[in-house]
Amino acid sequence: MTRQKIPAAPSIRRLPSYLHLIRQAEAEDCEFISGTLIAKELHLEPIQVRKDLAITGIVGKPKRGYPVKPLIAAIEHFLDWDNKKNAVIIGAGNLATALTGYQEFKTHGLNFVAAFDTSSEKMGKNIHGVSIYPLDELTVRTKELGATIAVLTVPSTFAQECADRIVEAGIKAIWNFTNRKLNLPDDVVCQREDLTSGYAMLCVMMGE
Amino acid sequence: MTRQKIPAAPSIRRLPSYLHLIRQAEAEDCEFISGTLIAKELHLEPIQVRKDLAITGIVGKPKRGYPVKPLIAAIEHFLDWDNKKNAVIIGAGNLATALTGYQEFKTHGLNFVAAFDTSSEKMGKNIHGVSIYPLDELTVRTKELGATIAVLTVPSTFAQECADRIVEAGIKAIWNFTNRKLNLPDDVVCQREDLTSGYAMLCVMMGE
DNA sequence: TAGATTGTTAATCGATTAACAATC
DNA sequence: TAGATTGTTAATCGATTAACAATC
Repeated sequence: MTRQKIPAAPSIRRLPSYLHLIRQAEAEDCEFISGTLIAKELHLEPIQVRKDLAITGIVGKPKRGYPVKPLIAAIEHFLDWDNKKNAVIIGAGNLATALTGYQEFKTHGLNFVAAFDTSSEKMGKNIHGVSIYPLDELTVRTKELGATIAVLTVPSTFAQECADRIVEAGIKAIWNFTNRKLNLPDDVVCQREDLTSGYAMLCVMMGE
Repeated sequence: MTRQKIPAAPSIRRLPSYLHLIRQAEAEDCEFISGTLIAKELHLEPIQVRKDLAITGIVGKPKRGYPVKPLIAAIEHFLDWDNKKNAVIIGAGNLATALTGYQEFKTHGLNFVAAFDTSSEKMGKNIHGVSIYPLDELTVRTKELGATIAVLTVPSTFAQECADRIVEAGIKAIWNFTNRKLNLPDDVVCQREDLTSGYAMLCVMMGE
């Protein structure tokens, strides 16, 4: 059984921000970058940055900081972003169009190979070059294209139904943009991006 | 100074899921709903649900559970979802279209009153009925329409620049969908939805 | 060398979970 | 009444922060 509780989850969530900053340093031909600097830029504590970077296995140099190129490699390897992953996207609406259009995902190994929808008008069309197919073809196309990730962007009411089809197609990782908790087998991992959670946070912060 | 660290943040993030489930119970004319049931549905511990609901001030009845209608009211009031809030959306692209199309936000008090973009082709058009204006009109329109929230959906490279304009327009709450940390005055609150963080989590989970 | 920065070890803080009396 | 469920108080767990020796 794949455990859904990931150790050091908050650290993992911060790594992409570090990576972005470190890539900027690389573009400016810096050979080293210090945790102190990263912390200042992102308004974090230096000790937190050092602890977070430590999970990638990188070792820094006192007084200099971390070597930029090896640090980038270490973060990308830790996140498995140096490996290409094929993804299908279920629901070819505006959110799907936004996601397939993010070039950043591609540079981090995420490759959209097909989109699926039930609306007959969309068939034969594409979103940012990703062809749209009928949902019924999900299993066949998944095998054919070697997809290992499913991105779920359908209306919430169809979330579970689509999740079942995704599981049926043999996909073991779901990126769930609906606000529904999915019932899934233990060997399928799921990352939920719940926008209503974020909105709730914003509302509470506004009242402080 | 508004503190950005919110106590009980994880609890707040879970409340919307509870609310959704409790609304379903209401639709089925249940008078009470137990924390035990909510926990089972969402794969959480009952004690966690009880603790979370306690922050809303609701009091349950032993053996029965929580009274559904007062519980809904308590959660909505705690999240300030019983108050209408006007929002502008900066960047009228696919993500903006997706967000303005979510009916759920409207039922939670979020009312999009205007969209802003710099592309001249988009002027005079609308997304889900929300008119698109030139970014230069942000300050004027914000005052005119009484907007208190800005939703930022522009490409990352323009994030800080747009944030500065949002601050200039007098808006004190930003829902930031770019992957950039924004530099903001202390009295402006910001909720960041970092999709690359979520993707990082999914990647690490896949490797377990 | 002097001093900034690292990595380690310990302390603190906050969130989750456990135990259990109260109660409808 | 008996038993399921609540709310409180305490224990555990994990993440953040602090202190500081090591070092380039």
